[in-house]
Amino acid sequence: MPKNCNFIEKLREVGLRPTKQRVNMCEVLFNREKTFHFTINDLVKMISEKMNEKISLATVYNTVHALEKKGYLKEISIDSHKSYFDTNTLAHHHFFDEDTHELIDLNESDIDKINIRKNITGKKINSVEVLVRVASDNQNQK
Amino acid sequence: MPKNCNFIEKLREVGLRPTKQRVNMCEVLFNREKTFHFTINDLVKMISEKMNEKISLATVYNTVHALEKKGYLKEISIDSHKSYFDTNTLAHHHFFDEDTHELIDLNESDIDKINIRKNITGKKINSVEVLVRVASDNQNQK
DNA sequence: TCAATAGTTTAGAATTATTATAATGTAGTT
DNA sequence: AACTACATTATAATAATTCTAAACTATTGA
Ligand SMILES: [Mn+2]
Ligand SMILES: [Mn+2]
Ligand SMILES: [Zn+2]
Ligand SMILES: [Zn+2]
Repeated sequence: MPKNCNFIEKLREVGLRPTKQRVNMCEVLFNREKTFHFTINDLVKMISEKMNEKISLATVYNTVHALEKKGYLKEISIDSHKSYFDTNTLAHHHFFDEDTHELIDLNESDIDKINIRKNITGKKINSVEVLVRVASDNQNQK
Repeated sequence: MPKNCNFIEKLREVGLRPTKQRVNMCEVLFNREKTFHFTINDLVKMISEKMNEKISLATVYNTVHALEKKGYLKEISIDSHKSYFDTNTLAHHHFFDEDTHELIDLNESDIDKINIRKNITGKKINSVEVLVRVASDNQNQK
């Protein structure tokens, strides 16, 4: 989804009814310069603030999954205890800051192309993703 | 922990009391030819079968985390909905079979060394791990 | 040897993330 | 406007994990 588009149209195109909640969610998610990473709770807060009224948690879950199914969002597995989503749905790699729990995209130029030499019979590779865990570099530690 | 060792000694060495539950858990985990991947529920079943009596879930969680803290187990993040652990605590990469939800180690020879060219000021890299998602290759799909 | 102590196990309750339910509401169509 | 299909909501249910506090046990050292 390009930025600044009419989300009413966009939602219709993918067969999702453009309800008030969905249009607001799309604006929060896609009407911005850069892609970003979020948790469901982040998103609930952002949408509620934008709408100036509460949105139900269930709606946010439902709509996130609807957008994910349509290919507009991607789930990122980093932490077994919480789901992170990404508005950047292209294949890409991440830094995960273990101090702040923030995700940062790696640029293509930051890493060489990865070549997997093994293949498992009857199985095809769906994705190859790298997770680089970083944490504050306190040189004052034993 | 090498295989076939005396886990009573091993546990003492790392400062964990060698209780019946822990010794049995260690035998299930480490007294085998190859390292393996498991979920907490897998492990509860395996230990209960070995001991021929039930072991409390809380004990398994506690002990897994104790062993993890001592560096004998590693948690693997693949799926935000369940924790996987690995008795192979060395840095290594994985295949994840999306059909069976099985984890398989990649050998060193299966992939080139990964070089991260970006660095984040004040942060050091803790790990660089690759996850290769695979699924059955049905060429008979539209 | 055995009591004191510190650490461990346990059942069950609590917490958290997520999903299901079912009643109510709304968008799209005629 | 009326009909219908789909969406939203509050709330309940579920599942993974952690907490609690009482009972238990390994270790120590008198
Ligand atoms: Mn999910
Ligand atoms: Mn964990
Ligand atoms: Zn990303
Ligand atoms: Zn592994």
